Amino acid sequence: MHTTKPRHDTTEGTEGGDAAVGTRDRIVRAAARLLQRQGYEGTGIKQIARDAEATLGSVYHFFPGGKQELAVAAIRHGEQEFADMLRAGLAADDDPAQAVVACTLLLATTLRESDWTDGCPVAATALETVGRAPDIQRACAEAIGHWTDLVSDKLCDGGLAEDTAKELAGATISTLEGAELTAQVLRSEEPLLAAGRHLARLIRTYQ
Amino acid sequence: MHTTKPRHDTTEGTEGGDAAVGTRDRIVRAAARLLQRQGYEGTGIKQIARDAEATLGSVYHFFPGGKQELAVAAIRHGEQEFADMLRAGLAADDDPAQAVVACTLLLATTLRESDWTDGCPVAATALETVGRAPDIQRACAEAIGHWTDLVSDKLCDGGLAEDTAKELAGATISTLEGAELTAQVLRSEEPLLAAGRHLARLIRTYQ
DNA sequence: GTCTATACCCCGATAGAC
DNA sequence: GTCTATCGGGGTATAGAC
Repeated sequence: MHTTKPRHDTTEGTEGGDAAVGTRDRIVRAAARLLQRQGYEGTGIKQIARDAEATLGSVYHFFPGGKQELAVAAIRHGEQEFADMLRAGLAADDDPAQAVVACTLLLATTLRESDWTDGCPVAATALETVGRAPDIQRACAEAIGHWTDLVSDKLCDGGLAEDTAKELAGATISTLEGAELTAQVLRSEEPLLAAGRHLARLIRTYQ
Repeated sequence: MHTTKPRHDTTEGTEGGDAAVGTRDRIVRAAARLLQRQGYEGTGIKQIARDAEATLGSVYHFFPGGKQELAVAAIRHGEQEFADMLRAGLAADDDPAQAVVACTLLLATTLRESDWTDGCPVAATALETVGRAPDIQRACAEAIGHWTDLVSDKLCDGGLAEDTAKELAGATISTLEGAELTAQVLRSEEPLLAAGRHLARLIRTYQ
């Protein structure tokens, strides 16, 4: 049944490389990827354990709160990965408008190369759990807030007033979120590219 | 167990009123609402049957293709409801920029009054089924395309060139989609209101 | 910390009486 | 068309040996 057997990690604690990843990390990473692609309800703990090459016992050892606690950790992990990508895009150009365009290009490439499966790491889970799993919803809200701050800082650096930057950053994250959803459903980069063009145009009206 | 019993409809075929709604319609409506709030994987056929005051046998009688076929019908139903709301908003003002603002206000009010549960009728299901249920994904894509056409027509009526209108309409729908998701997660109207302001500003740069 | 086995429940789907 | 009963499988979660 299993194509890969659970592994006994004797190298725990060495950390740092790619080879020696602790069991807990493997579980969180597998959960994050599955939540991104299948959402919360569509992802089973058994599947997470299988993908992480861990056993069910290990999952409940590290996450005694069960699926919800694991989902919160996975969302936080996805938040970091997405933040890294945003930082990379925003650093690509001094001009905030051009930097946002760079972000949309990064997202579009990642999406196309994953055959349109790797979109926003929190969107699917967030929509499924709105009003039904407060802990998870809070983690999703914090992720969105964090990403917004990254964009807001970039806009401030580009010379925009702080209030303007904050509001514009919120709209930018919303737009990226919606454009990525649309791109996935339509299997096309166009929505993300169009979002980039229009966001740049909008930002320039404030410069 | 059941608080409401299945009903024997002897008035099938009269149609038109609110009182005599056929079994099939009740099933589709219940499915549409549940998919909107809980997504595809989070919604069970048994729950749909219960909410629709129908039996499992009736569900499979009308939808022999099972859950997927029912989901396609439910998505198409949600598409119509959302289109009606868009049409109402777009008709509220001759100026396309102001009309889009009216749409965001309508969405914000609906969202707040439903305690942030009634967002886009296709978003959750779409994200869960990308690359995994082609029929459902196609229905979601068609819904987005239909909504985009409604906005595009309004922009054309407002005097924009057809190419510009189409691209701008796509960006508008993406933005509304993302802003509604964000508003639900943050439990705030602000993302939708900000989206409205910025979309109006963007549209005016083309007028 | 890791692993197996299992309890208990609900899932989608079907069969067949009415 | 409507209804009940049920099948086979998978879901989350737990117990307890190692």
